[in-house]
Amino acid sequence: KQPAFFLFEIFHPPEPVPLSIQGVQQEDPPDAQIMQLDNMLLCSSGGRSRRNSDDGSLEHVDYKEKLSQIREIYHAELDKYEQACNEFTSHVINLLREQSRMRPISSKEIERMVSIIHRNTCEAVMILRSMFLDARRKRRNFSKQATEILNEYFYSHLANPYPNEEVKEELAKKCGITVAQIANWFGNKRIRYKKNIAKFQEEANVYAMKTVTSVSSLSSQATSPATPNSGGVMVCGCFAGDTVGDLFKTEDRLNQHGYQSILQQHAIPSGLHSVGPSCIFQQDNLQAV
DNA sequence: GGAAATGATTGTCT
DNA sequence: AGACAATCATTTCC
Repeated sequence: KQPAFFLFEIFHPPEPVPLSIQGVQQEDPPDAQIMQLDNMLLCSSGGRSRRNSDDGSLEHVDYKEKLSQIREIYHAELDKYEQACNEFTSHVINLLREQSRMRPISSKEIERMVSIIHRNTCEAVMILRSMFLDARRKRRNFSKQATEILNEYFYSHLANPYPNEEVKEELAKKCGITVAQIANWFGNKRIRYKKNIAKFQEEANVYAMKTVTSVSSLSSQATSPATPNSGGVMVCGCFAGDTVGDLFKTEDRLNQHGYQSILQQHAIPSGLHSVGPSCIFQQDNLQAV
Protein backbone atom coordinates (compact mmCIF):
# COMPACT_ATOMS: atom_id res chain seq x y z
CA LYS A 1 0.00 0.00 0.00
CA GLN A 2 1.10 3.51 -0.70
CA PRO A 3 2.04 4.84 2.75
CA ALA A 4 3.97 1.73 3.71
CA PHE A 5 5.66 1.69 0.34
CA PHE A 6 6.58 5.30 0.72
CA LEU A 7 8.03 4.78 4.18
CA PHE A 8 10.10 1.91 2.88
CA GLU A 9 11.43 4.17 0.18
CA ILE A 10 12.27 6.88 2.69
CA PHE A 11 14.11 4.55 4.96
CA HIS A 12 15.97 3.02 2.03
CA PRO A 13 16.94 6.02 -0.04
CA PRO A 14 18.65 5.32 -3.36
CA GLU A 15 22.00 6.57 -2.00
CA PRO A 16 23.15 6.82 1.58
CA VAL A 17 23.25 10.50 2.46
CA PRO A 18 26.38 11.70 4.26
CA LEU A 19 24.76 13.63 7.08
CA SER A 20 27.95 15.00 8.58
CA ILE A 21 28.91 16.67 5.36
CA GLN A 22 25.46 18.12 5.01
CA GLY A 23 25.70 19.73 8.41
CA VAL A 24 29.07 21.27 7.60
CA GLN A 25 27.81 22.47 4.27
CA GLN A 26 24.91 24.33 5.75
CA GLU A 27 26.42 25.73 8.86
CA ASP A 28 29.68 27.04 7.44
CA PRO A 29 30.51 29.06 4.36
CA PRO A 30 33.04 27.39 1.99
CA ASP A 31 35.98 29.45 3.27
CA ALA A 32 35.39 28.45 6.84
CA GLN A 33 35.24 24.83 5.74
CA ILE A 34 38.60 25.06 4.00
CA MET A 35 40.05 26.68 7.10
CA GLN A 36 38.69 23.85 9.16
CA LEU A 37 40.31 21.34 6.84
CA ASP A 38 43.62 23.16 7.04
CA ASN A 39 43.51 23.13 10.80
CA MET A 40 42.62 19.45 10.89
CA LEU A 41 45.53 18.67 8.62
CA LEU A 42 47.89 20.72 10.69
CA CYS A 43 46.83 18.88 13.82
CA SER A 44 47.04 15.43 12.26
CA SER A 45 50.52 16.03 10.82
CA GLY A 46 51.67 18.14 13.74
CA GLY A 47 53.91 15.50 15.31
CA ARG A 48 55.75 14.67 12.14
CA SER A 49 56.09 18.33 11.31
CA ARG A 50 57.89 18.96 14.58
CA ARG A 51 60.14 15.97 14.03
CA ASN A 52 61.11 17.17 10.54
CA SER A 53 61.25 20.82 11.37
CA ASP A 54 64.66 21.00 9.80
CA ASP A 55 63.13 20.24 6.33
CA GLY A 56 60.53 22.99 6.11
CA SER A 57 60.08 23.14 2.31
CA LEU A 58 59.57 19.39 1.85
CA GLU A 59 57.02 19.42 4.65
CA HIS A 60 55.19 22.29 2.96
CA VAL A 61 54.94 20.45 -0.36
CA ASP A 62 53.70 17.36 1.41
CA TYR A 63 51.12 19.43 3.20
CA LYS A 64 49.92 21.14 0.02
CA GLU A 65 49.60 17.81 -1.74
CA LYS A 66 47.60 16.32 1.07
CA LEU A 67 45.41 19.37 1.29
CA SER A 68 44.49 19.32 -2.36
CA GLN A 69 43.87 15.59 -2.12
CA ILE A 70 41.49 16.06 0.75
CA ARG A 71 39.84 18.98 -0.98
CA GLU A 72 39.25 16.80 -4.00
CA ILE A 73 37.72 14.06 -1.89
CA TYR A 74 35.67 16.58 -0.03
CA HIS A 75 34.26 18.14 -3.16
CA ALA A 76 33.61 14.73 -4.67
CA GLU A 77 31.68 13.79 -1.54
CA LEU A 78 29.85 17.07 -1.66
CA ASP A 79 28.84 16.44 -5.27
CA LYS A 80 27.77 12.95 -4.35
CA TYR A 81 25.66 14.31 -1.54
CA GLU A 82 24.05 16.92 -3.74
CA GLN A 83 23.31 14.31 -6.36
CA ALA A 84 21.85 11.95 -3.76
CA CYS A 85 19.84 14.77 -2.27
CA ASN A 86 18.47 15.75 -5.68
CA GLU A 87 17.71 12.15 -6.53
CA PHE A 88 15.94 11.71 -3.24
CA THR A 89 14.01 14.93 -3.76
CA SER A 90 12.82 13.95 -7.22
CA HIS A 91 12.02 10.52 -5.83
CA VAL A 92 9.79 12.07 -3.18
CA ILE A 93 8.19 14.38 -5.74
CA ASN A 94 7.41 11.42 -7.96
CA LEU A 95 5.87 9.57 -5.07
CA LEU A 96 3.82 12.62 -4.17
CA ARG A 97 2.61 12.86 -7.77
CA GLU A 98 1.58 9.24 -7.60
CA GLN A 99 -0.19 9.89 -4.33
CA SER A 100 -1.94 12.91 -5.78
CA ARG A 101 -4.11 10.46 -7.66
CA MET A 102 -5.37 9.19 -4.34
CA ARG A 103 -5.63 12.44 -2.39
CA PRO A 104 -5.37 16.10 -3.13
CA ILE A 105 -1.78 17.32 -2.91
CA SER A 106 -1.13 20.99 -3.49
CA SER A 107 2.05 22.38 -4.99
CA LYS A 108 2.62 24.10 -1.66
CA GLU A 109 2.68 20.76 0.07
CA ILE A 110 5.25 19.48 -2.40
CA GLU A 111 7.38 22.61 -1.86
CA ARG A 112 7.20 22.04 1.86
CA MET A 113 8.34 18.47 1.45
CA VAL A 114 11.32 19.55 -0.63
CA SER A 115 12.36 22.17 1.90
CA ILE A 116 12.09 19.59 4.64
CA ILE A 117 14.36 17.22 2.73
CA HIS A 118 16.94 19.94 2.26
CA ARG A 119 17.01 20.72 5.96
CA ASN A 120 18.28 17.68 7.77
CA THR A 121 17.65 14.24 6.39
CA CYS A 122 17.19 12.54 9.73
CA GLU A 123 14.74 15.13 10.92
CA ALA A 124 13.11 15.07 7.49
CA VAL A 125 12.44 11.35 7.70
CA MET A 126 10.68 11.81 11.03
CA ILE A 127 8.57 14.71 9.77
CA LEU A 128 7.71 12.99 6.51
CA ARG A 129 6.82 9.82 8.36
CA SER A 130 4.39 11.58 10.66
CA MET A 131 2.91 13.48 7.74
CA PHE A 132 2.30 10.32 5.78
CA LEU A 133 0.87 8.50 8.75
CA ASP A 134 -1.50 11.40 9.23
CA ALA A 135 -2.42 11.40 5.59
CA ARG A 136 -3.00 7.70 5.31
CA ARG A 137 -6.73 8.05 5.41
CA LYS A 138 -6.97 11.15 3.33
CA ARG A 139 -8.87 10.46 0.18
CA ARG A 140 -10.26 12.06 -2.89
CA ASN A 141 -13.59 11.28 -4.46
CA PHE A 142 -13.46 9.48 -7.77
CA SER A 143 -14.04 11.57 -10.86
CA LYS A 144 -17.58 11.91 -12.15
CA GLN A 145 -16.60 9.97 -15.21
CA ALA A 146 -15.26 7.10 -13.12
CA THR A 147 -18.39 7.01 -10.99
CA GLU A 148 -20.49 6.98 -14.16
CA ILE A 149 -18.62 4.01 -15.52
CA LEU A 150 -18.90 2.12 -12.25
CA ASN A 151 -22.58 2.89 -11.83
CA GLU A 152 -23.29 1.90 -15.41
CA TYR A 153 -21.70 -1.46 -14.79
CA PHE A 154 -23.39 -1.88 -11.43
CA TYR A 155 -26.90 -1.14 -12.62
CA SER A 156 -26.58 -3.11 -15.82
CA HIS A 157 -25.40 -6.12 -13.79
CA LEU A 158 -27.74 -5.67 -10.88
CA ALA A 159 -28.62 -9.36 -10.88
CA ASN A 160 -25.00 -10.23 -10.30
CA PRO A 161 -22.91 -7.16 -9.52
CA TYR A 162 -19.74 -9.13 -8.93
CA PRO A 163 -17.21 -8.26 -11.61
CA ASN A 164 -14.52 -10.86 -12.07
CA GLU A 165 -10.84 -10.05 -11.92
CA GLU A 166 -10.66 -9.35 -15.63
CA VAL A 167 -13.58 -6.95 -15.57
CA LYS A 168 -12.22 -5.28 -12.46
CA GLU A 169 -8.95 -4.65 -14.22
CA GLU A 170 -10.73 -3.26 -17.24
CA LEU A 171 -12.87 -0.98 -15.10
CA ALA A 172 -9.81 0.11 -13.15
CA LYS A 173 -8.10 1.06 -16.39
CA LYS A 174 -11.12 2.95 -17.65
CA CYS A 175 -11.62 4.80 -14.37
CA GLY A 176 -7.97 5.48 -13.67
CA ILE A 177 -8.09 3.85 -10.25
CA THR A 178 -6.72 0.63 -8.79
CA VAL A 179 -8.33 -2.80 -8.82
CA ALA A 180 -8.49 -2.64 -5.03
CA GLN A 181 -10.46 0.59 -5.30
CA ILE A 182 -12.82 -1.07 -7.75
CA ALA A 183 -13.33 -3.89 -5.26
CA ASN A 184 -13.93 -1.36 -2.49
CA TRP A 185 -16.38 0.54 -4.61
CA PHE A 186 -18.43 -2.52 -5.49
CA GLY A 187 -18.31 -3.72 -1.89
CA ASN A 188 -19.61 -0.39 -0.67
CA LYS A 189 -22.13 -0.09 -3.47
CA ARG A 190 -23.64 -3.55 -3.02
CA ILE A 191 -24.05 -3.11 0.68
CA ARG A 192 -25.42 0.43 0.49
CA TYR A 193 -27.75 -0.44 -2.34
CA LYS A 194 -29.07 -3.45 -0.53
CA LYS A 195 -29.51 -1.52 2.70
CA ASN A 196 -31.71 1.08 1.09
CA ILE A 197 -32.92 0.19 -2.36
CA ALA A 198 -35.54 2.91 -2.26
CA LYS A 199 -32.87 5.55 -1.93
CA PHE A 200 -31.11 4.32 -5.04
CA GLN A 201 -34.22 4.06 -7.21
CA GLU A 202 -33.72 7.37 -8.88
CA GLU A 203 -30.10 6.64 -9.62
CA ALA A 204 -31.02 3.21 -10.91
CA ASN A 205 -33.56 4.77 -13.24
CA VAL A 206 -31.07 7.28 -14.52
CA TYR A 207 -28.59 4.58 -15.42
CA ALA A 208 -31.37 2.43 -16.83
CA MET A 209 -32.29 5.25 -19.19
CA LYS A 210 -28.65 5.61 -20.14
CA THR A 211 -28.48 1.94 -20.96
CA VAL A 212 -31.66 2.20 -23.03
CA THR A 213 -30.36 5.08 -25.07
CA SER A 214 -26.94 3.58 -25.55
CA VAL A 215 -28.39 0.23 -26.57
CA SER A 216 -31.02 1.66 -28.90
CA SER A 217 -28.49 3.94 -30.49
CA LEU A 218 -26.25 0.96 -31.09
CA SER A 219 -28.94 -1.15 -32.75
CA SER A 220 -31.47 0.80 -34.76
CA GLN A 221 -33.77 -2.21 -35.24
CA ALA A 222 -34.13 -2.80 -31.50
CA THR A 223 -37.72 -2.01 -30.62
CA SER A 224 -37.66 -3.68 -27.24
CA PRO A 225 -35.34 -2.65 -24.40
CA ALA A 226 -34.96 -6.29 -23.38
CA THR A 227 -31.77 -6.79 -25.33
CA PRO A 228 -29.20 -9.13 -23.80
CA ASN A 229 -27.04 -6.37 -22.34
CA SER A 230 -29.76 -4.16 -20.98
CA GLY A 231 -30.41 -5.96 -17.76
CA GLY A 232 -30.59 -2.76 -15.78
CA VAL A 233 -33.40 -1.48 -17.89
CA MET A 234 -35.90 -3.97 -16.65
CA VAL A 235 -34.67 -3.89 -13.11
CA CYS A 236 -34.88 -0.18 -12.82
CA GLY A 237 -38.15 -0.02 -14.70
CA CYS A 238 -39.83 -2.08 -12.05
CA PHE A 239 -38.24 -0.03 -9.29
CA ALA A 240 -39.82 3.15 -10.61
CA GLY A 241 -42.24 4.50 -8.06
CA ASP A 242 -41.53 1.63 -5.74
CA THR A 243 -40.94 2.72 -2.18
CA VAL A 244 -40.49 -0.74 -0.74
CA GLY A 245 -37.37 -1.13 1.30
CA ASP A 246 -37.95 -4.75 2.16
CA LEU A 247 -35.94 -6.96 -0.13
CA PHE A 248 -38.43 -9.78 -0.11
CA LYS A 249 -41.21 -7.52 -1.29
CA THR A 250 -38.90 -6.04 -3.84
CA GLU A 251 -38.04 -9.46 -5.09
CA ASP A 252 -41.72 -10.30 -5.51
CA ARG A 253 -42.25 -7.22 -7.54
CA LEU A 254 -39.20 -7.96 -9.56
CA ASN A 255 -40.54 -11.38 -10.33
CA GLN A 256 -43.88 -9.96 -11.32
CA HIS A 257 -42.51 -7.33 -13.61
CA GLY A 258 -39.84 -9.11 -15.55
CA TYR A 259 -36.82 -9.31 -13.25
CA GLN A 260 -37.03 -13.01 -13.93
CA SER A 261 -36.00 -12.50 -17.50
CA ILE A 262 -32.87 -10.73 -16.31
CA LEU A 263 -32.02 -13.60 -14.04
CA GLN A 264 -32.43 -15.91 -16.98
CA GLN A 265 -30.21 -13.71 -19.07
CA HIS A 266 -27.54 -14.24 -16.45
CA ALA A 267 -28.10 -18.01 -16.64
CA ILE A 268 -29.61 -18.08 -13.18
CA PRO A 269 -32.22 -20.80 -12.53
CA SER A 270 -35.80 -19.58 -12.34
CA GLY A 271 -37.11 -18.67 -8.91
CA LEU A 272 -35.08 -16.41 -6.63
CA HIS A 273 -34.82 -19.05 -3.96
CA SER A 274 -32.57 -21.10 -6.17
CA VAL A 275 -30.47 -18.20 -7.37
CA GLY A 276 -26.72 -18.77 -7.40
CA PRO A 277 -24.69 -17.95 -4.29
CA SER A 278 -23.24 -14.80 -5.79
CA CYS A 279 -26.61 -13.09 -5.96
CA ILE A 280 -27.06 -10.52 -3.21
CA PHE A 281 -30.73 -11.29 -2.87
CA GLN A 282 -30.07 -14.92 -2.28
CA GLN A 283 -27.79 -14.05 0.60
CA ASP A 284 -30.48 -11.96 2.16
CA ASN A 285 -32.91 -14.81 1.86
CA LEU A 286 -30.56 -17.10 3.66
CA GLN A 287 -30.00 -14.61 6.43
CA ALA A 288 -33.70 -13.93 6.83
CA VAL A 289 -34.74 -17.58 6.94
C1' DG B 1 -21.66 24.14 10.55
C1' DG B 2 -23.99 19.91 10.31
C1' DA B 3 -25.89 16.17 7.57
C1' DA B 4 -25.24 13.23 3.84
C1' DA B 5 -22.27 10.99 0.73
C1' DT B 6 -18.27 8.45 -0.10
C1' DG B 7 -13.83 5.93 -0.11
C1' DA B 8 -11.06 3.18 3.03
C1' DT B 9 -10.24 0.05 6.87
C1' DT B 10 -11.09 -3.69 9.94
C1' DG B 11 -13.06 -7.89 11.75
C1' DT B 12 -15.69 -11.86 10.74
C1' DC B 13 -17.53 -15.43 8.01
C1' DT B 14 -17.65 -18.97 4.42
C1' DA C 1 -9.41 -15.19 -1.06
C1' DG C 2 -13.42 -12.69 -1.41
C1' DA C 3 -17.72 -10.89 0.50
C1' DC C 4 -20.23 -8.58 4.00
C1' DA C 5 -21.07 -5.43 7.82
C1' DA C 6 -19.78 -1.94 10.79
C1' DT C 7 -17.17 1.82 11.30
C1' DC C 8 -13.86 5.56 10.48
C1' DA C 9 -12.36 9.76 8.23
C1' DT C 10 -12.83 12.79 4.80
C1' DT C 11 -15.37 15.39 1.21
C1' DT C 12 -19.42 17.44 -0.58
C1' DC C 13 -23.76 19.56 -0.23
C1' DC C 14 -27.27 22.43 1.75
